[in-house]
Amino acid sequence: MPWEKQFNVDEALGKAMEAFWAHGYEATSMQDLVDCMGINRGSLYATFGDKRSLFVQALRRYDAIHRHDWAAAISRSRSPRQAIVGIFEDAIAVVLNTGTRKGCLLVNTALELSPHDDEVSRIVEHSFSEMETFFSGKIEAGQAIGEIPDTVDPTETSRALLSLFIGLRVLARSRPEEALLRSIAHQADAMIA
Amino acid sequence: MPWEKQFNVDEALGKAMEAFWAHGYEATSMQDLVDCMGINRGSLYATFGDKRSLFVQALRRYDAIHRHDWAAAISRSRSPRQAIVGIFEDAIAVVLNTGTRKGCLLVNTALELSPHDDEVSRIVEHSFSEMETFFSGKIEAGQAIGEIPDTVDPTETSRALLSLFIGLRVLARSRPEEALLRSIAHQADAMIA
DNA sequence: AAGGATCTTGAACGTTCGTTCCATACTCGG
DNA sequence: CCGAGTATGGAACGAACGTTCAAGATCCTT
Repeated sequence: MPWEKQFNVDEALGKAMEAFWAHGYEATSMQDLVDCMGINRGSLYATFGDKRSLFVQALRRYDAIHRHDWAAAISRSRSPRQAIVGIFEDAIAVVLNTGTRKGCLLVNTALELSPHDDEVSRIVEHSFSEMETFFSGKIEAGQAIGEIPDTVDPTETSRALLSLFIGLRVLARSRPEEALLRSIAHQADAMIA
Repeated sequence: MPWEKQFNVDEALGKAMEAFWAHGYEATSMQDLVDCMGINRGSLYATFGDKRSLFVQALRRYDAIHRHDWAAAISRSRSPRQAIVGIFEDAIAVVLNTGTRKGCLLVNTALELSPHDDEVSRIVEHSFSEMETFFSGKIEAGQAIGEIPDTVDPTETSRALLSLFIGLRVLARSRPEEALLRSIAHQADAMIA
């Protein structure tokens, strides 16, 4: 009968996710992954398959934690309008508090791999689409309770908020200045006021 | 005395720019560049230096043509407000007409290299900063001739437009759907109406 | 206690990477 | 018309790439 793995699979995948997040797909070598995941080459291939397969698993995990779970958590504790604003504010807070320039793995991947990899493209598209739905759903819910004006078009505005949010993530990685980021969050709020 | 080069340096650099634009820095090999530039390895190194140096030259060239010259051309033929809208519309037109998913080399680079390369980061920051200045300048000019309401804050709005524009470029590369892109341009217009 | 199944380990694979170098082709001033 | 000097073409470099594999270590079942 099998011998249990000596490492935590989820934990190792989390380390891989961080590496891809920080350096991108191409710039992260298998040696980098072996080092940062703390497991052996053989174990890595036996558990996660090849590099691309590992990346896809890391990307799905990122989407689950940093998009799905995050949106769900914010929905639980805030009103519709405050949930929208909160998404922007939280993203900014991470940049300012941690000082990291990792941005968002999904956005990074949208540029690096989406144009050339169909499976990856589908994951990114689905995630972006869900973000859009999150925004439009919140707008409609906010309008239902009178928190957001009826003059706001849920479809058009949710797409603009998605674009604004993606822009924020790009700038957070390339030009992480507080005033700049805050202006963007402020304008997002103005769109639904 | 020297023997003149048998290839056009500007033309070759243009080909390199296209390659980096389409596939990114890491995913473009020197062999790819030798093939697409149509010149020999030796000539390539003698003329442009190493890979990173070639990339920086290609990036500067991209910035000159697709940001500086483009903004200048649009400023010449349109009113301030129409210049802002035109930037968004032109970007969309390129996606829809050519069907390419290259996005914008500066935005692609902001994610792939900016966090890890200071010189590249400075080029990208300068370019983004100039875009911001373009927007705020147009807003003020539009306000001066009564084309844009005085209630619009030039500083805040120009930053939001920059973020919106960057988001558009990301989506153009990962999810090039006409309705989505048009909504973003429409909301950009609404910001200055 | 022994056998078998799985995980671990690290060396090794062939390929591709970015880069260098040299013999050859060529132009132009003397 | 010849020699100085640059561009060209392609072979070759060592390093790093992603991937595979065989041998040893470990635990569970019988």
